[in-house]
Amino acid sequence: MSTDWLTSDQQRAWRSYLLGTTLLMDHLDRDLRERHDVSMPEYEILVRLSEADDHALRMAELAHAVKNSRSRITHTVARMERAGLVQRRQCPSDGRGVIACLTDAGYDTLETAAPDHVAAVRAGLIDVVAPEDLQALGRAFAAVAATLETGEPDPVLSPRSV
Amino acid sequence: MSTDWLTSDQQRAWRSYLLGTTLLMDHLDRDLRERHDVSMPEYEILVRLSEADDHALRMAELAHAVKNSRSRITHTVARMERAGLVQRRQCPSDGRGVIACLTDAGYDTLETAAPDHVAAVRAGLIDVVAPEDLQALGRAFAAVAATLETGEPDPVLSPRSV
DNA sequence: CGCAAAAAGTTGAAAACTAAACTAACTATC
DNA sequence: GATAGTTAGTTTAGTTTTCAACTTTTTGCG
Repeated sequence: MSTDWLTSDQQRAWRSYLLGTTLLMDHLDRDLRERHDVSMPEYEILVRLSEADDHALRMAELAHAVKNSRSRITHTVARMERAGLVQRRQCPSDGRGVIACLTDAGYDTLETAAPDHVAAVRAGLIDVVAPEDLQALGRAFAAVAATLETGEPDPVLSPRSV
Repeated sequence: MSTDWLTSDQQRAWRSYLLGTTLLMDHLDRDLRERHDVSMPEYEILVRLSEADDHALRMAELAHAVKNSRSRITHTVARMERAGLVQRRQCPSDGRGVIACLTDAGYDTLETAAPDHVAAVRAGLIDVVAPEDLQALGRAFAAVAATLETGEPDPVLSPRSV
């Protein structure tokens, strides 16, 4: 079967996305590290924990929320624990379970970093894009996520919105 | 100055993007590795080299093209050279220079992988997004890239055809 | 020319990430 | 209530990425 290549419009869009995403993520990560000594993935963990009840989540929930493997969450949380940002506790209802919980220092870090981070997201994305294009972008990636989430089998069967 | 938080629409768009991008890139990388034993970054290097005159580029040009650090390009190209995908040559006009050049095996790998990769890009992005949203997405990231692109204005907005 | 500064690449060690094997605890079934 | 099968999380080893230091060559300039 012969390949269905991208049209030049599609290719232009795809390449702009590849480039723009790389630059944007790179920039945001660097910015967080320089100013607040946290990486993007760490920042996302702080956010998820801060949004959770009691500022605490089971490791697996956390992993799922930020789309990391269990192994990776173990490593990252261990690092963050060493840095004093989170704390690990035994889960009372499940002997295997471990609960990651934001420390005060972790919460402070998030509170300090968040305004700068939001400003960077604005400066790098929100403010340079037309509002309707940003909405389109949101729709587009919601569709992407809907397609790719839920394990994997061929798409089209999972038309849920995120 | 008090923080200018995102509106809920903006936040929704931003989060969809974070999630969708993570899933998409992960998926594409995994797909390339499983089927063709190349990572996304390696694949991009193959693409850039294949588009260059004589299938060859100076290390720094390559680094710039794929937005990698010099160090990273050195390591990655070394790995790819070990795998037989590229070859390194001394640059005749500049004694410090090194030229990375696609081997036949590297070209073959690209030719074999490209249709699968394009199919994956279609299935994961192009085909699940409304055409006008894809155009918007392209515009959006072109703007992002233009904002963040450092150094010289580079012909980023007029990509060559694959 | 001669020499300081800059540029191109590489190196090596440390950090982060991945994958697979592993331990411990829970659940279902008979 | 034993035990096979899952699930949660960690560990270890191997790979990739980053960072800073380094070598070599080129460039700019007095």
